[in-house]
Amino acid sequence: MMTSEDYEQGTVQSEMLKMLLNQEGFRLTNQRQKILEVIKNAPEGKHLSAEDIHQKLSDSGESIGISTVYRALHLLANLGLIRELALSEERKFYELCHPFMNVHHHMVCAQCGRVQEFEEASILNLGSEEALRRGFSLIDCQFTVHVICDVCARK
Amino acid sequence: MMTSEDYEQGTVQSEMLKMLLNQEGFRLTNQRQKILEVIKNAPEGKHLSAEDIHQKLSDSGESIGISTVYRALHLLANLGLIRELALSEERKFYELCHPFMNVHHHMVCAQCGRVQEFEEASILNLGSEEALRRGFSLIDCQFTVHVICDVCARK
DNA sequence: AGCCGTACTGAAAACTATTTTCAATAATTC
DNA sequence: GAATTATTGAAAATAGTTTTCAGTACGGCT
Repeated sequence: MMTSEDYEQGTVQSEMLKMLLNQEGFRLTNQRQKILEVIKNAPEGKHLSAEDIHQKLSDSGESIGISTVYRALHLLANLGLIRELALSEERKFYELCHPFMNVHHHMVCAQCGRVQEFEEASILNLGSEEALRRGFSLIDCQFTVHVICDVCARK
Repeated sequence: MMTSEDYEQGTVQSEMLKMLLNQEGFRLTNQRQKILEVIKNAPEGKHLSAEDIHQKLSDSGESIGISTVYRALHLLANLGLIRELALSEERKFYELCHPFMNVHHHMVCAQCGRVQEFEEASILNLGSEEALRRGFSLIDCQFTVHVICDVCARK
């Protein structure tokens, strides 16, 4: 019989993550799993900073060092599992990568910092064409539209 | 008769800059002029960080404090004279704004950081449409394509 | 041209985000 | 299970940027 603990120890997802990591000489640690979990559980369109993730982990009783969080974020981004966003804020944000390639982009209010996502598949094509033309391999396309939102416009 | 000193003191450009600043209660200072000058003189496609600008000023004998550089960059960006770029590097970069709106975008190698510009007018339309749909007013569209460049791909 | 009020400057200190160091720990490999 | 070595966490270090504050200099006014 399978207990819930057995279940926790080897989901299909974590097995695949383990293989992916081991293939490159990395290890699947508890910390990396928990960090990825937090990013997965973030609501659609919500972007988390390293500090946000660290905080959420603390809140749920996990004490993972902030340097471990940063290291895991870099690793997961390099593996293509998460996306690092530079929304012209002071810090970087992270979101889960969608299978294959992200087709959503960000509209950010220069005043209040509010971020909205929007889909626009054609942008990916424009980016990949430009990369191809130069013989470069595409990693990601980030389209960021800076606006003054309606709320801020009314002072 | 007009001496070269008279000429220095009131070019049409600096007069316009002065008016623009005064209109908003700001002042035209030597430092702000020099800083904008450095950005204007940067070669096409070259992006300068605050530190770069500070360095160039030092090199040409101007000793302007780094905090003044940062303050001027924010001011000039707010006035729409320069554009602040978040190319997912650790620091921000600045470039002169082109009359009305910028139609060029950036391709940056995730490995070596090399940046190339490319033109793509349709992207501006996509951004302004999305902004309009939400009733937001457009400030800027930044399209950044992350790649591995040919040089880095060959290890 | 000169005075006044206040925006601006620069040096240093403060701050924020991130990275590095290093001894202890724990995930794979054998 | 033991050996190897990638990983962790706390603290210190670093990098970029912002704030503080006393002194300076623009620009409005006369």
